[in-house]
Amino acid sequence: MGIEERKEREKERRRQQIMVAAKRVFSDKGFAKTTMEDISKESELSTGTLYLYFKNKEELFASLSFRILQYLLIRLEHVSKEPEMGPEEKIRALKDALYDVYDFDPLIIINMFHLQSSETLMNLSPKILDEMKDMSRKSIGEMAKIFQEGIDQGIFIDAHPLALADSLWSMFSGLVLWEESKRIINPKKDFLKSTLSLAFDVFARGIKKS
Amino acid sequence: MGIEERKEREKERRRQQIMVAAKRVFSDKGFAKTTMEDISKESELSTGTLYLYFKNKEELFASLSFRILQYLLIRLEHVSKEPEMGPEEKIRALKDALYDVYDFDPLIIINMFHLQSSETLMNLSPKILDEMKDMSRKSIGEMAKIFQEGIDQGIFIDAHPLALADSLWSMFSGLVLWEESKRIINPKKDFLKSTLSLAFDVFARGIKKS
Amino acid sequence: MGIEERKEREKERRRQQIMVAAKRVFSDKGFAKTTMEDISKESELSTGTLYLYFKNKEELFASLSFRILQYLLIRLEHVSKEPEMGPEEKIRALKDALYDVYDFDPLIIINMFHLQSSETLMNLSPKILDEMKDMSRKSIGEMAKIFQEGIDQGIFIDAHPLALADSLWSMFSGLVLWEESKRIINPKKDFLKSTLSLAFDVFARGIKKS
Amino acid sequence: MGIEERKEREKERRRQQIMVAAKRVFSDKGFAKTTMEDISKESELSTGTLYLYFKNKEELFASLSFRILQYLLIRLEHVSKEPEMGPEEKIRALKDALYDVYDFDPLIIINMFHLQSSETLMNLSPKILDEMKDMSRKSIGEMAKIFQEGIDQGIFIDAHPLALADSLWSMFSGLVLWEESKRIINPKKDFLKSTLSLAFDVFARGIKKS
DNA sequence: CATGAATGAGGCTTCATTCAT
DNA sequence: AATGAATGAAGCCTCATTCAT
Repeated sequence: MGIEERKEREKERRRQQIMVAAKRVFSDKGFAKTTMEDISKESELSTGTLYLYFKNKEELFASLSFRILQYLLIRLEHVSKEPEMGPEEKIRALKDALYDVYDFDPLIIINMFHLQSSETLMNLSPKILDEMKDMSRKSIGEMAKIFQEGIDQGIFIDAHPLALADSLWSMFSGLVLWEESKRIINPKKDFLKSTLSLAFDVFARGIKKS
Repeated sequence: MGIEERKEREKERRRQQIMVAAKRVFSDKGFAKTTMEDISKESELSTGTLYLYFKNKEELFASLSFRILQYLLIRLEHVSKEPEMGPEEKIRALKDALYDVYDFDPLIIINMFHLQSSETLMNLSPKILDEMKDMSRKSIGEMAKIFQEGIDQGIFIDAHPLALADSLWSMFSGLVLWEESKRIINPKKDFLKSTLSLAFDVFARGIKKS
Repeated sequence: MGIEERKEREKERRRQQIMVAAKRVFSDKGFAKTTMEDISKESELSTGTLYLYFKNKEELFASLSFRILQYLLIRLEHVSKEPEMGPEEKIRALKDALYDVYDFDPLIIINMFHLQSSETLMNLSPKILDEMKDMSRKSIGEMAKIFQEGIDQGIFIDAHPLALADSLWSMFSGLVLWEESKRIINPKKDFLKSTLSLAFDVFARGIKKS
Repeated sequence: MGIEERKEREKERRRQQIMVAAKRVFSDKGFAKTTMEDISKESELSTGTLYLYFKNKEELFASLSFRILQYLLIRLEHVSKEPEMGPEEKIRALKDALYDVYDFDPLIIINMFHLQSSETLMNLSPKILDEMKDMSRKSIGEMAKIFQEGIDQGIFIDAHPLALADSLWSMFSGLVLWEESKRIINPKKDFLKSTLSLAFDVFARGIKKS
């Protein structure tokens, strides 16, 4: 029957409802300062209900990161597989893709960066953790493909493609964090887009074989 | 009198004693998981005493970051002012300086990056906050000087030197965080030094006027 | 009409279905650690349905104890009324009856003993409580009858039969609890049957007029 | 200095203060229904302070049981070692000793019996658990010694002394539980002492070689 | 009747900070 | 100055019970 499906959909909708609320609160206060009650109030659900959909605070947070990682991977795959573009164009497209990912959910991505390395803090179920690691690995892999392509074509310098991908990714995440931290001091100015553009240009020039 | 001075020195020594202990514990457990009691035990002082030298947990942590920032600034100034080196050499020297800073206290610097933007978490006194911001600004400024020098000499591309400095700094901090997070998954491999080297090379190539 | 009856029977069947499931879970986890959801899953019914048949968790538990008490009373009556046996034989038969009751549902009887006196925990409806008390009283009464018989026949020492019944019952329940608690430490050894046998023999000797 | 000692004594006094309060509340409401806040209010200390002296609710409860077990063991040793008494007299003395233990803290002993077998419920540190098990074992051992003595002297029937000790102990604990549960129904009447007396007499007669 | 999602009160525990000694 | 016991607010999470469908 459609009844099963409807229930399924409603359940999914609830999950989303919670995630939307959680995103707002996490973005506003960060992971540590956000309480489950904050989220319950924002979502207009009881705290108990939150635990019906997410095992604990950390998995709720992780689910938000997960969504971003999914989106990131999709965008990267899209760029990587684009048959019309050459490696140089793809690097440029990469910049836009990464910026879009950031733009899709600016504050959660920042929180995510904060937590991504402090896994000691996180008490995620191994399954979720593995999935997230897998997704990260894949994302880096997609970027590496582009570098590999350029190297194979003799356009890019002969460096380890994964190391190049790590560098580019680090530059991106580092900039997001850094510009965000500057914006706290001076909220009016947002240089992320322009600095990102410059950094990517420099990077693109830097890997080109002279 | 000498008595005053001695007291002053003793007080400073105590501060250092606490900071050394705090560094060990923060490095081991991270900011959030570290308790004041952990630090009191490590320092062999009572929790009450901790509060005689530091207003609260956050200022104690900040003081550690502060020390790193001081060291960073000194190293950067050193490179920047080196009369014998050309801009290109200075960029290379920058890499070593930054790596040394990281090496001086690897884990605290990581913790610092985690917290640097999430000032929602931090409840620092404005004075300390200002000092830290000032120091960061100066550090970026020193790096920018190098870029300016290269631009003036027509060796580097004509980009905003502060934006270049931000990019380089972001790349550095991003890599530290990223490689650290990878090491959690696979603790045996430490690619920071080599990836950092590659990234700086790429950056150096990228800003050179062709 | 027959329809009414069928409904009645079906209702009773559902009750039994729940009780069977509840027994399994309570036996496994004890009263406090068992959740209504555990029971709902075991019974393949929803939690809501559980509340259609039992006012609350405590009455569901009580209903299980009730069933045991019923069985106990039946067995005791059977022994007590046995026309062929003399009082001494009946005491021996008592041992088997009590052990059978225990064997019928070892873990629930243990849980029951745990809760029987801590009525602070139990929030039973007075009606159920009264019924249970009545059944206990009757059980003790049946045992007392045997003692009375022996006293009347001049075979047993002249003691208050109810006090003797209390003593015997206490010895039985005490042993069940105690041997169970020992089995937690050393699960391989089960001395209940043999120790029970010894204890009953001692008791039987002890009440015999020399 | 005496200063250290005084502090030590004060600390011990605090512990006692908490235990006294806890005993009152546990006795009144039982383990499950007692909250740490109840105890904090009764002791006029904050909940936090409770955790300074006891790792958790369960260890606080265990410490009460522990005290009883200590007292029990001392009393049993005393009886067992009494050089003037013969085995039969010692059995009689045992009754008084056990009753005194019960009288020392009637309600906690009842709670203790409730929990002693449901160790699934208890989350004690292995150390404490071991100590308690050890103490129980020793207590049973002391009783067994008396039986052994009687057997060696040819006064008692030739049964396993440990099994006899288990039986006697079970009879005692069973009676305490059972009489307590009867008192809930009819609080005015307290038959424990007299029934205990009868039961011990029966037991004493029962183990005597005819 | 049956469902099971939603509720929300309430429990245990932690820990930064204070303050009497 | 140093201590460290005491505080108590606050957080996370569980679970018996209800109620709209």
